[in-house]
Amino acid sequence: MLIRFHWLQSELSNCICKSLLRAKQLHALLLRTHLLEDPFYATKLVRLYAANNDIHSAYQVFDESSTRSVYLWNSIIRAYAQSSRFDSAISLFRTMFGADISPDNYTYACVIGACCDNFDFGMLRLVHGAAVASGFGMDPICCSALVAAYSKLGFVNDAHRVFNGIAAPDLVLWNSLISGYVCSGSWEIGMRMFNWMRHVGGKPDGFTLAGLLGGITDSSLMSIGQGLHGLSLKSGLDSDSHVGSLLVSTYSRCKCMASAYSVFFSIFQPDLVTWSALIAGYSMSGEYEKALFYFRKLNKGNKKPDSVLIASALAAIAQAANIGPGYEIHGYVIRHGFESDVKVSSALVDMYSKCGFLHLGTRVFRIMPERNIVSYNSIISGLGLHGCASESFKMFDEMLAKGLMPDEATFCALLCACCHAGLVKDGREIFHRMKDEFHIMAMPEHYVYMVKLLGSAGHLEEAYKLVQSLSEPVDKAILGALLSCCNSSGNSKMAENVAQQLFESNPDDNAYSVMLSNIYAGDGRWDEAKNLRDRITGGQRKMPGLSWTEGSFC
DNA sequence: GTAGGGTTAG
Repeated sequence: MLIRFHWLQSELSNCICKSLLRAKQLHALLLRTHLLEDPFYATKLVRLYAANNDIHSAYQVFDESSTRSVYLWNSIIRAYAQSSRFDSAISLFRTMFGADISPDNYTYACVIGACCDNFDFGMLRLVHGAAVASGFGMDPICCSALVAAYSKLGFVNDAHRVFNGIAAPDLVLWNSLISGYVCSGSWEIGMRMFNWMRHVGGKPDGFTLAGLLGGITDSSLMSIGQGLHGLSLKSGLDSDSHVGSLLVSTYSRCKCMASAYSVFFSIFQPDLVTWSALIAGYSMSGEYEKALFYFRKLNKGNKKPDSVLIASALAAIAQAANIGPGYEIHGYVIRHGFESDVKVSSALVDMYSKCGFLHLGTRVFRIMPERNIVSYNSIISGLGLHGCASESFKMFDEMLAKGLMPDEATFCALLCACCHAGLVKDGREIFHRMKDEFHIMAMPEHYVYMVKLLGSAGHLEEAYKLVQSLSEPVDKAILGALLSCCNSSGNSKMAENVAQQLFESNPDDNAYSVMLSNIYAGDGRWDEAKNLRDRITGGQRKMPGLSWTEGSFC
């Protein structure tokens, strides 16, 4: 009999990989043997049903149990919370107060998490109060949930206050606080907390590193990312597959593809997300051939790409403007039933139009079963790229009529359409509507389109004024666009001003110093040209990109 | 004699 118990226990514990059918078989067996009267088995079964998304059966097991342990209560509350049935989770929690059993620290942790997932700050405060009243105000399990919940809802100061109440915080509490600061945008404070933790003798684990790596959003922070990578090697955390995967995506995000690849290569069996990070990284860095190479390589193995991966592979193809592999993937999409996926279909629309096959993109768009803002943005931008501005305006109106809210990308697409068709008046109007009617802040991309539109239609002064109205430092893409407009309309005085501005706002980028020095030389102002050159080269006469030597052009 | 809290990428 004892052997059978062991077998049952392990069967019930490996619930993630078991099917619903297996759950029902075990349920029947437990009923026959009267083992369900033991709350231990009832708890296991509730968890098994919950893992297989059968919340109804889970509740039935709970409901029919005569003796309910705190484990059983917690399991059913967690089952409701994790399937986003927050009201049911909370009302069960309330019922618990009337029952003959009291919530424990795990109950509170679970309900706190539910309040957070439901963005219910008011309820979070109430539950926090109840937890303190029940004596869990300094319990590490309850408090780590509080720290995470407060910071996720944007109240990182409250999170820190909870943390401060604990005399000897454990690693989980530190991790919650660090990632709390990082995900609310205070990356430096997160780093400070991390250093403090190490100072008081805390040893980071995979979660600590994951929290910090999430804050490395662009290549300017890459050296810190590399430091964290070094730390993971030193602490032996690189064998944690999550850490490896996060390093791949961090390096990919910063376009450090050689490093991304070397980490990827060291992972034993990379999962889909890791593959996808690598492929998207190559695609974003302009290495489209490699992106496709790894997409094909993934296909040859036993892993099957999902919708997100297909969409990012299609984005790589769109950038490469190479229709061949695009057809290949479209075939794959049809064979595997991904057509109904709105992400995939929108990526197909975008891919076809960027490869020059607008009619194919339009066809995909027309037969899409579901359309969202991304699909409309794809078709609006596709039409715009092919010079069909009026059709793209029509699509915009259709989108509004459907009640969809435009976003930044919609206006990029519309302004791009105006640029391609040279529609200055429409462009101005769209730019104003974006800000006034839809309350969307103009991003550098929008200004770039406006500058190109105005500059190429002979309204250089207006473009210049628009850029000068921006607060410093002005994004270099905007200034770059303005500079090329100045150059093509032969306005050398204005070009010099803009180059000067580019140089001043990017003092560390030698490309701008070289450019300005060339401009001075072209104007015959050799002293100024030389001064600037010597400042960057430290007296050396040669510098890549420099188009002059002492007193003459090369 | 048994079990649960924090994190996670494209």
